[in-house]
Amino acid sequence: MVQQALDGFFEKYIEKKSLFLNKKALQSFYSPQTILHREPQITQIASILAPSLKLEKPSNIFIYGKTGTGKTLTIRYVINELMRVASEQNIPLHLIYINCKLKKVSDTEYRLIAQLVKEFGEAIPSTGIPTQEVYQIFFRIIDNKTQLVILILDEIDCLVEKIGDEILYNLTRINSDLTQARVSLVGISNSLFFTNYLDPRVKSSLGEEEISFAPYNALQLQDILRERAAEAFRPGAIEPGVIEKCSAYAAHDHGDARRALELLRVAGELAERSGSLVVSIAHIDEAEDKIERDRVIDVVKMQPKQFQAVLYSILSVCASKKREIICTGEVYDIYKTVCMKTGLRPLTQRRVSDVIAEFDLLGIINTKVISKGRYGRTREISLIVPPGLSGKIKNLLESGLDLQ
DNA sequence: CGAGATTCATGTGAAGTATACCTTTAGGCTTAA
DNA sequence: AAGCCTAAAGGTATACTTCACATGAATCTCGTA
Repeated sequence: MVQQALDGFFEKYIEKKSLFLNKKALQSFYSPQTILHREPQITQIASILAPSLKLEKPSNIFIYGKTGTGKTLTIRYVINELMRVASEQNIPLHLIYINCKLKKVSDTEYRLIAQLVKEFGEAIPSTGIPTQEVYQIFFRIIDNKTQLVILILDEIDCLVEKIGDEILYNLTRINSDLTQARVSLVGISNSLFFTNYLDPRVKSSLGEEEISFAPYNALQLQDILRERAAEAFRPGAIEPGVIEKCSAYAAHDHGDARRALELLRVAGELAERSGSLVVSIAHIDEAEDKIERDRVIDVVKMQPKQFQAVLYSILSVCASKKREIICTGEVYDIYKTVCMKTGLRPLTQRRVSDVIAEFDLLGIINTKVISKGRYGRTREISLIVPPGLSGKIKNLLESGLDLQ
């Protein structure tokens, strides 16, 4: 029976023409030949960074704009060009790009500096040496020859939210301790109000030049999608209206091009898997669901056990109370029983409070600290994920935690 | 009736602890002269 | 005596705990109209 079920499946699979020509063109780290609608920013950044080719220290730059407005793409493009020229002319220019959001890579001061050192090819142990020492090592490596270092810190707002702006202060002042080398900072932030939380000294030195990226509007998104789609898909693989719908979705959601591209890619994958010859509008809707689902599930899966247990407790309380908003005390009570069941050592309420705050940062839940007068003070927790998905996450956590 | 005191349930900061990991150092063993 | 390996010692970052105090509006208390 099995043979029959599979009869010719793989043959057909090979014969069937793929909808994609080059799927890479839709992936987030793909650098297209041309960057549409970002000419002003490109020239602006280029002109600020250009002095580096004469070994003059360029101004620090602060770049801000919502997600998917092409910040990373643009800076990467300028950097690549800069590096190309620099290496042709033998100019000692060193560029480092670090994404501060990546957990376990750069979510503390120590780890960030260690990561910087690693970029220069020297290993730093995960523990054992003082943070100050790591700074020293970093200085030494940079300062051992005349060179210019451009340090790009992506998602810098995450960093500051977690560990404060002291590290930025140190980095902006690094030049006064260097004799040969020079360091320029490029900070990239998603949040427009990010600088308000900064120490004024950091703010002024980081923001010597500020560049903002406005969200793409629907028409610009369409241009971008068309260009990428032409590269990624076989001609005629996309039904008319699909691009428009994709861009409309994304434009609605603060002009996020990354999201629009992802939407198109996932829609394409779904279409292909279902055996359809074209990508239709229905696939877009399907993709919309899938993306959100995958994002949340990925994040949840990556969490440590204790975090999962807390999240599970939150979901349980939400499900049983039939209420949108719940508070910390309820969660902690359930959490303790969850720990009993799974044999996990329960954390203190103090710690759980921090864990919940971290989930807030991750965008899995919304929290708000409120005072309920006579009835104390608590953190109101509400879920962001749609109810259907929360059930699914709950099941996932159940199996992950060996519940029942 | 209204101003101020009280109260609750938890937020939050600081300091201390446990753990895992790193480097250095001391001691013991082997090896070569 | 020199070289090498191993174990102990001493140091660090991080995750977590403990302790103590802060919060802030609903509710209570009590003086006053």
